[in-house]
Amino acid sequence: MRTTIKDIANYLNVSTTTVSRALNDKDDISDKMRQKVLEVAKLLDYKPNSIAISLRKKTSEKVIGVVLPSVNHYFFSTILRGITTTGHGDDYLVMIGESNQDVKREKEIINQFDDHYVAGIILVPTRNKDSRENVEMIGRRGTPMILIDRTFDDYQGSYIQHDDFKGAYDATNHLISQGKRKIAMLKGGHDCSLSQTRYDGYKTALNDINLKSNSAFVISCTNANKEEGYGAAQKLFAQSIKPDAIFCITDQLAVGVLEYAKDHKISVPAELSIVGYSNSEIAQNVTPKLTTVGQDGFEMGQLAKEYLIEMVLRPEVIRQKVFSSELIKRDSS
Amino acid sequence: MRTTIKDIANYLNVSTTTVSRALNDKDDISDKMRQKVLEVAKLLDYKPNSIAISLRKKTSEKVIGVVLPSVNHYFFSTILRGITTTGHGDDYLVMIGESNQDVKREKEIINQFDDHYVAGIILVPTRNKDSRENVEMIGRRGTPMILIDRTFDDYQGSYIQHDDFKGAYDATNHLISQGKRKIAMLKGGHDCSLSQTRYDGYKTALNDINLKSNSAFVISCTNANKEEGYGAAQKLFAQSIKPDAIFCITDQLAVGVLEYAKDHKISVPAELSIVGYSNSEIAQNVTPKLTTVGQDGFEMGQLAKEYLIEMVLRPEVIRQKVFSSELIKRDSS
DNA sequence: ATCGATTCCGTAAACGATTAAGTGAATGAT
DNA sequence: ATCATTCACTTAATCGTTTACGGAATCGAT
Repeated sequence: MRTTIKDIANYLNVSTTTVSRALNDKDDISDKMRQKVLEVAKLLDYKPNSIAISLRKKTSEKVIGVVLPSVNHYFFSTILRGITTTGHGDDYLVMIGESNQDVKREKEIINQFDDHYVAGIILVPTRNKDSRENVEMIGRRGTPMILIDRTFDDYQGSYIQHDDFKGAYDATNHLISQGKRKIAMLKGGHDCSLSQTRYDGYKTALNDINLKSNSAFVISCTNANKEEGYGAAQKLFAQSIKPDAIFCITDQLAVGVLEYAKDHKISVPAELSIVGYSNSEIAQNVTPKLTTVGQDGFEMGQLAKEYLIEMVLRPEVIRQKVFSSELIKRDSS
Repeated sequence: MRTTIKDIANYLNVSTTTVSRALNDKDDISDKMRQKVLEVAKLLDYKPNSIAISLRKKTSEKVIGVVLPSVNHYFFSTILRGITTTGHGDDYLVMIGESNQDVKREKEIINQFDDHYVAGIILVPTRNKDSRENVEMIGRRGTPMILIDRTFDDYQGSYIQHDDFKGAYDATNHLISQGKRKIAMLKGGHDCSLSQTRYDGYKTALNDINLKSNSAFVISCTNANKEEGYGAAQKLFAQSIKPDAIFCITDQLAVGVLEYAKDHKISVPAELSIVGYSNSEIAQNVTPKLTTVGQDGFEMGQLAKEYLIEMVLRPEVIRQKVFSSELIKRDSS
């Protein structure tokens, strides 16, 4: 049996109230008694019962919930690592749920978190706009929450984001500076705001040198994986005007394009430059190494946790941060 | 305010006991009353309070704890995905902790899980043998637990493993069948039993054709990452007798070797064959694509959860399973 | 000496559920 | 008609804490 405050109280012949007060460093208790309690607590190896505390306080002070589209995805799992890494030995516990880009599943997870009184939630919303409703649901309940990676128009809450516009702009501009002019883009699904922002960055970079974006050069890839990248490259190269560069919204897409290029003896980057997004593990391991836009998931995760803890302690605070993008030039461009 | 059983009880003018019995499908209650309670529960949108139940029952029936060396690692995060993926809409919640291969951190996490009354623990122990003490600590507490990936000598509890001996044996044998005879191995640290097992497989394959393993051809790489792979290759090729094949205990090591080969114009697989381990995402994206030993993390994770749930329901069961290995032949050998 | 304020501690209720024990009414057996 | 059994429900304790409230003792001021 684990020691409870009752055991300590009995040992000292005092009430549990006194013990509780001593352990929680409250007033209304003498220093002498406080000392005695602390000694006995150590002696009996007392550990507070988190569940009982949660029930009484109606919040699991030291538990945060994290919901990710996938734990298997390099960028997301890096965020998770940022969150779970204990900075200075803090003792937060993290619950994890995978939405799989499914809004309904996302809602289920959030409700489960709620059941368990999580102190706060770190959420990477699905690509679907309806995730907004889930976000608002959390808001109504008053649970502190911080969004990572995606947000919504006019979103007033806390978030941590990456500068997608600048990332895409820099990437496109980089291709332009390499002398490329027929620059295609592989974007995401239509309801993905993040993809839209990157698309805007791409268009703006083209406009800045008076190049109109050619709609035949822009392909939507809903899953944004390697296979779609391969397929999109196929489509692009089936047209009469062929691109001399492709900016891809994910590294996976870029790897798919790269594979297509290899299969069809298109030399990279001479004939075709390729730029990906996220600086995944693969980006530096494919040949040629992929030029990509870096997103520091670890740092984003760490900061999200920091912010969230602030928000738990002081519910009125709102934190917003946009990480600047960083173009990592490698061999594919 | 959320509805509690008290609200339902008041609504119907009955005691909370009756409500509890109805909701939990117990005896000692009339069908008519059971129906009424269920209706009102639905009407008032009742959701049980998991925390209160945990406190009373002294176990968080629907929460499992997972501790991984790293959530960022492809194989481990695939296991995690297997665990979090809800098969038939089960409502288990998972708490996650990262040991970072640190036995002390592992212990902290386990203790935190314990604080929260987790119903069971899925553990991928650190490489360090001392993890055994943590495992035994959980055992003494009686918390159901299942080990994945690594176990210990004479371990009597539940585990899910991969057939490391066969994996290494097959990989080595494959290299032999390609005509290679100077086969080096990059293994892990000395206290890593998993590495030892793979080493045994390697040695046995060599012995079977009367080749003695050459100690100069076996290099220990404690972190087993890309950089160490590169360094180990450097060492091997600095020797007078150079290997014509290298079997690596991780894909990361293999990628490092591959990079060395590229930098030094050693043709793969003609001059040097390379085999990795784990079938990570990189394995199929490097050029040439990496031959590797497949480990189905997803399936292992799923099964671990299934087993664990069985164990939670019936504490006397012990489940042990060794997944057979699968050599995935690609272009690096 | 008397009164109010302060200090230090205890009593008991509460958080939301489960469950052992008890009770009154209906039922059945003889 | 009488007694035992079963049925259907309630009372109250419990899990391990926190906390509003109350009260005795001490202190200082007048």
